[in-house]
Amino acid sequence: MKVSVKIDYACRVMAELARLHGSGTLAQIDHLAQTEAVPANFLAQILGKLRTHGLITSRRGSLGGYVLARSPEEISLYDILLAVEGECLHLSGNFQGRSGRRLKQVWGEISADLGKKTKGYTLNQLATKNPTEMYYI
Amino acid sequence: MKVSVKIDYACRVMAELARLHGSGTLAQIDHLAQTEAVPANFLAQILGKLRTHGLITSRRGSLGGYVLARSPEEISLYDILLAVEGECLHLSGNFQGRSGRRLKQVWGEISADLGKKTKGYTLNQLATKNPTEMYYI
DNA sequence: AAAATCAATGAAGGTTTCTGTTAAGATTGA
DNA sequence: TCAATCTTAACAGAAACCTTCATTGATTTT
Repeated sequence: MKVSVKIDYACRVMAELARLHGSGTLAQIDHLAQTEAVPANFLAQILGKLRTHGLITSRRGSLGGYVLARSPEEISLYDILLAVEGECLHLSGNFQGRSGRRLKQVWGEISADLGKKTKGYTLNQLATKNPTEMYYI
Repeated sequence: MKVSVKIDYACRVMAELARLHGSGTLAQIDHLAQTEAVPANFLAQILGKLRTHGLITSRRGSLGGYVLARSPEEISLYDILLAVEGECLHLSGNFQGRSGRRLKQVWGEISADLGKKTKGYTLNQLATKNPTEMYYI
C-alpha cells in the first residue's frame, strides 16, 4: 500500500488554500507551487481535478487564481482522495482464485476503515501556521 | 492510496498455504499459481520475499515446495505487507513546502491506524473453506 | 475596441516504477 | 545421471508519474 506523490501534493496545496481562505485573495498556481514545493505544471492538472469535483473554484485572467469552494472545516482528506484518485483505497487485485472473494471482502473492510479515518481530518486541522514563518529576515 | 496486485497475490497464496498447513504436504509453485490464479513466474519472486522474511520455508528438489514457517494464527496481513513491500504504508511524499511537515505527521497517524487494523487479520481468518468447492462435478 | 498580457486548460512526450516473462543456474530425490 | 523443483538475474511491456508545449479565456492598457 502506498500514498502517491500526487495525493500528497493535493493535500499540501489544499492546506495552503485553507490558510488563504477568507482573505479575499485568489491563490495563483505559481504561489501554490512555490509555497508547497510542487512542480507548477503538474499542479495545474491536480487543481483541475479538484475543481471538476467541486472542492475549489477558479478564475481566469490577470487577476485569476484558485479559492476553496467550501470552508476548510467542510473539506476532508477523504474528499481530496476521492477527487484526485476516484476512491479512497484503490484495489488492484482481480479477486480470482480460491481466496479472491475473501480477500476482496477484507480489503473492503480495510478501505471502509480508512474512509472513516480520513474523513476525520479536515483542512482546518491541516492548515496550522507553520512555525518557520516566524523566522522572517 | 492503493493496494498493489503483488500484495493481493501474496495474501491469496498465503491463504492457500494456510489451508494446507498441518497436512504435511509441500505446496509447489504450480499448484499455488493455479489455485489462486497468479502468474507462476511472478509468484516465484513473491515467494522469495516471503521466504527471506521468514514467513515461509522452502525445499528444493523433486519433492520440493513451500510451507508456512509458523502457524496461521501467528501470521498477519501486516506481516505479509512488511515482507513484500518493506512497510505497511509507503509514503511517497517529500514533505517539503509549508504543509509538508504536518502532512507527514498525518500520514504517519493513518499508517499507524492501518498497521493496527492489518495486524488484526491473521491467516486462519483468510483461509476459510471456499463455498464454490462444494460444487464439484 | 483592439492589442497585449496574464493565467487556466488541454494535449503530447519522457522518465521512472510496477508487473510479468525468459532463461540460466542450483539442489534434491530416484 | 536424469528429472523435478526452487533460486536468481536480466529483460520487456504496461502503467504511473512528472514535465513541457500549445491553446483558450479573461483582464487591462492604449
